Amino acid sequence: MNPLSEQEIIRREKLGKLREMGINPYPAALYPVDNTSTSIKADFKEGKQVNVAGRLMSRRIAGAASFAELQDSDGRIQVYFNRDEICPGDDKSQYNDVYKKLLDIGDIIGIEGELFKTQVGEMTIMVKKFTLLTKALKPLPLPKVDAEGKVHDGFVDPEMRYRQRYADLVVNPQVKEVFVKRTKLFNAMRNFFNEREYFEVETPILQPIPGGAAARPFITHHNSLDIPLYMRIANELYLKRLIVGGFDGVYEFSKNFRNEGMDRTHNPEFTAMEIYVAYKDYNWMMDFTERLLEHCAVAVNGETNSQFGEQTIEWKAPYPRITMRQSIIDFTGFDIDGKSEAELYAFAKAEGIDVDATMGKGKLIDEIFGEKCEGNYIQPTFITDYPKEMSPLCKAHRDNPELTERFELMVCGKEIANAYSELNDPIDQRERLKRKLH
RNA sequence: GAUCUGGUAGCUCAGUUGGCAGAGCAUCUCCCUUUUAAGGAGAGGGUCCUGGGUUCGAGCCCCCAGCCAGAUCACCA
Repeated sequence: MNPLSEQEIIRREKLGKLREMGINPYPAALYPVDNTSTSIKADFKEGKQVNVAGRLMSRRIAGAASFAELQDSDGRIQVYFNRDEICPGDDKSQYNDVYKKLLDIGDIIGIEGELFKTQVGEMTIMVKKFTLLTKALKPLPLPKVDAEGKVHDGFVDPEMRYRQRYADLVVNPQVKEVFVKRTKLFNAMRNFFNEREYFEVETPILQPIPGGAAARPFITHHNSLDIPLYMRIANELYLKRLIVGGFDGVYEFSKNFRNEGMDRTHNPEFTAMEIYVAYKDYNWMMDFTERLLEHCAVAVNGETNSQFGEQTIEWKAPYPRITMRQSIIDFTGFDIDGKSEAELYAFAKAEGIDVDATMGKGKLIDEIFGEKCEGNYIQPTFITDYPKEMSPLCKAHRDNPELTERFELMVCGKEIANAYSELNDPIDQRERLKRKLH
């Protein structure tokens, strides 16, 4: 264990002094919270009695009076500690010793008090009584926001922020918003599916053969069976089996595990949502997808658009549908229709795309699209009708056997969804997978 | 996995030609009864990522080794 810093030693000494005074720094009893920072501001009444709890985030002590900020799960509220209010009798130790000397920024306290507005009009709680609920033993990073809204001493080191997510959440309020929106998004998707009577399921995470995608798996071991098991890379095959078994629509939020390189947009464990519906095709799925996303945008943001970096994305359905062939014509002038592998290779080379002789037609087209087209689609756009070689689990196109009934949805130059008219001809399926192995 | 960039106080960062390790905030002591990046006076706090090399002397130098992170690329989604 690392030696304690000066500040950690001081906080432990304070812990001892609190106990000597008969104050339990980690009391077991519930604290009767009846308001939050937000509820107080929404329904402010001078003189109203409130009980709140939260983390002490800043203090401005001026002798016998002091302002502090309390942060709860909703936000922050200013609190006012006044010696004579807290200690009406002769014993001033609750203010002079406990509050001023033994509390620290980061401690969690409960406050019983009365609402008032300060001379500059800020909504504030006049503290009548406070209770230490949890003593913090480590100093908290302490960003401060000035009058112009500029953050000073921000907690910005990415390593520290990711490894100590709890500290990041305490100190950088916008991080909490990401968590909240993610859950709202998941709830919105569930509601949309459940209203249509699609059925949420859970399928195996430990699989004897990892399938449904092309990625290296994590491997683990089952002791009593003495067999290797793999963490799933996709849930696709199990969902299809449920359709085979007689469910008309099934979906799952699947945590998948892929043993590949990682960066800010690729986590070794990530969540995908997959839904399978019987008797439909990929045209139906495009209609369904754009309605789903519009529904989710409204549920999460209250409007059909959302902000991603500099871009404003409009989620209102419908979205343009462009075939892969047309997309490549649009951005390069080159028509891939009927071209041989050699012609595709020559074109890619001439465009400066990094291709090699091992790539088949499908891979070459994928490279051309990825390099020249994909990044241009900022607003939601369906790209349809992928070459057969790229899509071994997808039905051949009803009008052109060289293509498949597949689409991907592009947003902000990235793929966010992928769907097929699922291949259900078992003999064709076997032939295609066999060909892919060679 | 490759390349580039970085790692100095609890947090954010500066650090000159290689010559006693710095600032703001935080912490500690004192003053201050409506403040708000509160203010005033004083004090303490360091494995300069780790290990090696060069040098009288290294935070600084090394086509040096390692650890960690970020960005870009590869793989993947």
